[in-house]
Amino acid sequence: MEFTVNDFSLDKTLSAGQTFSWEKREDKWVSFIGKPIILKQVGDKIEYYGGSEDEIKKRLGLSDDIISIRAELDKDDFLDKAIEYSGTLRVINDGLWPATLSFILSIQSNIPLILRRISSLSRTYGRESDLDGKTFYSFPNYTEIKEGGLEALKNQKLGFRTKFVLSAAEYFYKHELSESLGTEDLRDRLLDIKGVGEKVLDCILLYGLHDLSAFPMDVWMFRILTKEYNHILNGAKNYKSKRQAMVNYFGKYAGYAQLFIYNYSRLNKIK
DNA sequence: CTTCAGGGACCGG
DNA sequence: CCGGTCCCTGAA
Repeated sequence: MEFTVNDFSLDKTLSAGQTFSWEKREDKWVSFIGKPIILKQVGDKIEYYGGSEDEIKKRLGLSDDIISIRAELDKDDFLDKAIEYSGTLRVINDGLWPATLSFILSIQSNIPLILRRISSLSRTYGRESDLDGKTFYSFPNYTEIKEGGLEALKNQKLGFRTKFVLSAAEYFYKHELSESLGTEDLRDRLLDIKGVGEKVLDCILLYGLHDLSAFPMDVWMFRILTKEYNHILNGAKNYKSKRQAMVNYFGKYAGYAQLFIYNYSRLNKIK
């Protein structure tokens, strides 16, 4: 099966550091949350195996009105360049649990390390499945992690993140956190999880729930913002006030601005 | 071999 | 608010 896309790069979107639930195998992208999905882009076609067109488009942010979003964000020269460079990316929609685990594991870590951790956790806490003659493990399951306990989890060598991961798994197990909760309620609840602070929360909202107004800021983003948007920050000191300033400036699609800026800056090593 | 930073969070002051 | 500390990994 296949469908057509415009102005979209699957490789760039899935390699941007916004998702850790997709794995590249040869020339295909594989994800296994619930059931395996395999994707391959050929020109303006996305070939897919497993899943439906609708759910794949949702997962990849392909339902977003990207034309309007770009137009709305094109507020200054810097973002104009970022859009020019990164405009074929979409904000991913990984779901609540995958994003929560992924970004807890991202704390003080680089991308290859995060991917390795997910992969390792999948072998212990994921379901095994054979597809097309190859073995896949599903994204780590919070119930398995919770029931496996602390000692087992320590074998994963997650360092100080071990207790964070267990806290998240226990929380999801206990509260059955639903994506149908309002964003405000969810916000407070997620902050109860050890290892989820303001930055990780923003990543969960943006990449897990597709709340396009979320604006995650890491050390890189702070550097860029200080250099390019100091007049917008206008003396804001802590994380929350800086976020407020940037969201006020960029508006309801601030999350897309973050993705474009981050991708553009990082790949061009702009400091 | 040692040193240090990496998409932060937490705790104490 | 600010600064030290946390665990592990890989690069220098």
